[in-house]
Amino acid sequence: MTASLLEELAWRGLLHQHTEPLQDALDRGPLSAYCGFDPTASSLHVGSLIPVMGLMHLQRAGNTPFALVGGGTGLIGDPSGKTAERQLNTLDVVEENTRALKRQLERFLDFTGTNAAQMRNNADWLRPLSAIELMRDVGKHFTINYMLAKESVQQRMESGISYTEFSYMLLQAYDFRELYLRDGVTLQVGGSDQWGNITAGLELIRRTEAAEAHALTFPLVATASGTKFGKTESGNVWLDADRTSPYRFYQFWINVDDRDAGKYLRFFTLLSRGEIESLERDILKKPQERAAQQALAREVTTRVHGADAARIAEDVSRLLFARGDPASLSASALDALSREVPFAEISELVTVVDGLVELKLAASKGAARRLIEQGGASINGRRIGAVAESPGDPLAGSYYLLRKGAREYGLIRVSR
RNA sequence: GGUGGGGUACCCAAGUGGCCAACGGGAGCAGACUGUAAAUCUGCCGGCUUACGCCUUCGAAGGUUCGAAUCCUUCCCCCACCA
Repeated sequence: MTASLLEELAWRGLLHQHTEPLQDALDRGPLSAYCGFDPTASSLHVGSLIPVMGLMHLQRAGNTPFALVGGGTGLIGDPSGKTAERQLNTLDVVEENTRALKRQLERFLDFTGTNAAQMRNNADWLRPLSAIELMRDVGKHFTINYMLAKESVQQRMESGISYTEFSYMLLQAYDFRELYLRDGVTLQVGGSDQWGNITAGLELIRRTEAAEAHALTFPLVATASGTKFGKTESGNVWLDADRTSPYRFYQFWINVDDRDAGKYLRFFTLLSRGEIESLERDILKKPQERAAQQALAREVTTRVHGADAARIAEDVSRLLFARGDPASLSASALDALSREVPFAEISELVTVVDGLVELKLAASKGAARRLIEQGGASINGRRIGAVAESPGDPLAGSYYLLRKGAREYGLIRVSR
């Protein structure tokens, strides 16, 4: 099974680059591999799912996955893929984010069995590390020439890079060696922008331990339309249910471009090659059914939020987009809806504009007014033709279902 | 430390005393068309206001002026070259 790992990653399109001897190493038997996640936010986002899936594939192939949260490196800031220097986070923020990321990562891996997944936090060894130690023990093995040649540094030569971020690669190299020494980790995986940092680790392990370690990177996720993957009108798509509700999360995947659906099924689900190719044929033959998007949304939402949440998200989506008469929605269905779409409870709904703003479907009263003037707002299934039009009668005695454009819903409950 | 260049709305980028809430492009939102696609066309795109209009904005703070994004002073930050 181990021998097929690279093949599996390859047909899924998850293989961007890897060191040559990696195949031989995998042929010799299972190994331990790690991927780092820096706590720059309190939640992972959909883009982080790529390395997460990578770790899952590694584990399924019999290897031992290590998820490393960067409680230490998160205090420094990785310049990779960044065009500008970043603001340092405070210690408190980094620690809080570290805890949150750890909780999320734990959901994806199997912590039982002979190749049980492991969690590590590099704060454990980086924070006690002294500057003198770092310079003598690590810095001596890297020439400035080598460091300057790194893509991440090159990209910043024009705009500037602080010594702090410049040094980041040394810490990541130190991490790799530390995990090699502590846990026998010999492979580091990450996004393609991590190649430079990973190979710095290989270099350090080779020089100080005379050992061979390996690198593997995943591609950057692109969208067919050229926009940034993982962004919607309402911002980033997070894995944290408090930041992006399971319903919105499901909707993000349901709305994936036809041209991207097959690619994403390969990236983000564990469906077999046969199943995915069959879904791809469906897109060509009967695109309007969007079977691929549905499978994608169901699979990913289930993995991230659990089967129950995914089911509810699916049901709610069907309810809203079947375009039936909202008046037929039962009080209990509306109650369920209130937990999935933007929801507000107010004493009285005087104008539609207020409702749109209250639900944050519009950024301001002016925006809400423009939306209505352009015919982009409806309430309880009825399009609002004029700003002054009254909200009308509530559903089930107290609910108003507002819709912005074709697919943004919000629910208001009036309590009088 | 010196010299030169620069900081404009989400991003890029015009504007160098009134015609500027600020050209243009991108992104974003909406409408038409559709499949809760894509592409295309159209409209919108600082806040408040039905509207007239009012308020806040052009790195920060002061000043000149009837009037400043545009002129002056001080300060902060970035870039290039020199030291």
